[in-house]
Amino acid sequence: MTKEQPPPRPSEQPKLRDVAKAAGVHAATASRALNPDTRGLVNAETARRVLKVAKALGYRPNPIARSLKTARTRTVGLVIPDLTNPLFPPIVRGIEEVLEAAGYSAWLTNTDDDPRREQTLIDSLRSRQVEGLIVATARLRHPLLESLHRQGVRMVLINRRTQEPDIPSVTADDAVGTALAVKHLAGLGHRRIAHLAGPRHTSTGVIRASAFRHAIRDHGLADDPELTVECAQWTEEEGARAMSGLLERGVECTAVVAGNDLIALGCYDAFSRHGLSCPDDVSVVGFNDMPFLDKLRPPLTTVALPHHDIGVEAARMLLECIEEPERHPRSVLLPVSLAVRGSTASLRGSTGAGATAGKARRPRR
Amino acid sequence: MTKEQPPPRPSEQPKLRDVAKAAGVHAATASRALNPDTRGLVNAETARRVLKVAKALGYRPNPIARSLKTARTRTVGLVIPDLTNPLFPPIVRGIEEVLEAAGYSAWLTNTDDDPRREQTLIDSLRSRQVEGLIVATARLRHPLLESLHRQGVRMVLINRRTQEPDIPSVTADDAVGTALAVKHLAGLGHRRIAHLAGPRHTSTGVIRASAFRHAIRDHGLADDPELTVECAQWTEEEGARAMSGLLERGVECTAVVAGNDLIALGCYDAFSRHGLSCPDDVSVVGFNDMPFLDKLRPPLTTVALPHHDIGVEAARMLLECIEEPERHPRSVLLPVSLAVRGSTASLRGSTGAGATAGKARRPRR
DNA sequence: TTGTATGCGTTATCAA
DNA sequence: TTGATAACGCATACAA
Repeated sequence: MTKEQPPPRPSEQPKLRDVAKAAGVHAATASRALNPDTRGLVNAETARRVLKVAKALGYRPNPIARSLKTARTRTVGLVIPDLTNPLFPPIVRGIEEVLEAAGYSAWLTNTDDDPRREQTLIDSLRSRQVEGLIVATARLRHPLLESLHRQGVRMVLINRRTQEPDIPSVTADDAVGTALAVKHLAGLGHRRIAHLAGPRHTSTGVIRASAFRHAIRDHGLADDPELTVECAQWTEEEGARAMSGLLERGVECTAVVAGNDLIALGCYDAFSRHGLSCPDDVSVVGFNDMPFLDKLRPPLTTVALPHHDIGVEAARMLLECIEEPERHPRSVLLPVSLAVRGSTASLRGSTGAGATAGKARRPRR
Repeated sequence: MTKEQPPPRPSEQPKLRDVAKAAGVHAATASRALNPDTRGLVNAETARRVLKVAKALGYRPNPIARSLKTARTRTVGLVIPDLTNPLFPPIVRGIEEVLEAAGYSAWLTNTDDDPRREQTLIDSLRSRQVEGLIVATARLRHPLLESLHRQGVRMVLINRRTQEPDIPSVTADDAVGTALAVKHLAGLGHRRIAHLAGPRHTSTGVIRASAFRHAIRDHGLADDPELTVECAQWTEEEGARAMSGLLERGVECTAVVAGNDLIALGCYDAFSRHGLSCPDDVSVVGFNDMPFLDKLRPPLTTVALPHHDIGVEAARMLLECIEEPERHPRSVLLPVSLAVRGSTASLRGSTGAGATAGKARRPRR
């Protein structure tokens, strides 16, 4: 009486019984022969025969049946905000590379950073019996994750560290990255460096902003609160808004450390609107090293994150949590590097962008 | 005796029997009550009670067990070359959007366009009992897909049309896109337009090249075989190589239709190497409208494909194939548009890039 | 070393 | 309208 009855394709696939019958043994024996872990229990000759028959018939064990029996799915859930954010594809590939080699597969879900979708999607993943979760969430506070963790759900966080230290995480070393950016600019002679910070409710936003203050002090540069502006979102629009605000308030600065590459792109927009030239008037450093940044004019200097490795490490760590649950959870910080390109240049006696905004040296057409 | 024995988390999840027991009915009744399709078979009052209990207990049906029984997984396989190609994320999101709404999920696999991986991964997907495949392969000849199709594997092709017309496919209208590009350039006064074609073993490569010839003739432009060059790959390097070759052979042209955006980026490189300026000396049109192309200098004029819609249509079509197998397979061509930006400009009496190569008007520093 | 029996959680068939 | 029962394909405790 079910409405839709799409003819469940006759699963012409041979099943264990077919292999067993063809090999002249019982299904249980075939099962043991086929499974590397139990192959030792079976006569070597018999095992060889079973294996040969299985290959000849093109037998592939049905993972559904196997999962039902073993209560293991060899499946994990990937929870990311948005696959079209170029940050994530390389991470996902790194993850899948490791999972595939280990015989695992992943369900991929996009939350759009919407807490309700997160809840729903994670529920759905759990009901699909995933053995673990890799979660990329920007938000700093995250009751859902904490609750899941307390329930014993195995998970690894990427791209965000949590306040409770006992959820394993894999992140790029944002602090070092920020320090690298500031050091680079300081080395070029910049003394008044601005920071367009990411949202303060995000882990990376907070960490980078804090690292920025530290680096500024370490280098003895201008430690002016006005030089740090928070962007409400990690977007080009917000970057442009923040940068324009800085310029319009007349805050002097000759260089900017942007919270991420999109914010840096927003700076480009603001400069062009205010008739400033990068890097002649202002230098900019981005964060993330998105693809094609080297094609911009000027090519963007940015902190390069090991995206692929983040995925690799996260997957390895999750597999470890799954297969050796007694091991201590740990958090890994991956090294970053600075991709120096055309958006940063040495200071040439300029009085700074703030002072020159509006009366630019090189007005655009 | 199995080696690894990761404590199969005690599945604290309530199961159907728990719900049934708590509702004071038999499991079969609970099952019928819970399933919208069979709910009519059960007393309305009983059904309500079961539903309430299920919600109270937080019951989630186990899709593994259900799949084993019903031989339906509500699962499809996505086979794409490489997720880090910015073409694919929006397509994937479009697909997942539709699948999610229909209660399906997708396994995502990256083939790196390696036939052996394709074979392996598709095998793996099939053994996971996917009900259909969405396949993005560039290659024109594809025995594997043809064989799968003959075996009755439900699938939809994207990004490539097959020679046998009976495999359903969803593609952007490459021919119209190419024509749009040529028309745009012709309208700007260009008469000698080159085409840096994609590899001839790819569907899009061939279709775009052929559409290019047609468009050239339709507009009565220079129909010179020298003006078409094949790139061995869809890469920036190949694009640069092809464009440089054209310039070094002294082939006159004032505009280029690139096979895709990466090839167009290669043109930028070649121009800069040869001291040419785009669009002053040569105009370029790309294909695909990758992200951030508008940030290039000059911003790239390109044929914009409805990536998200391609995914949406492909998923819809696959679901149709699965749920109404008797329906005729069809192929859909999605409309494209031209994103006009800064890399194309009207011809200004130039004698063309070929003639000026090497003695550029605006040498770079 | 192999076979027998059982059960994983669900749905479908049959009988009541 | 509901309950009993079997079965999906496999793995495993137990017996032989």
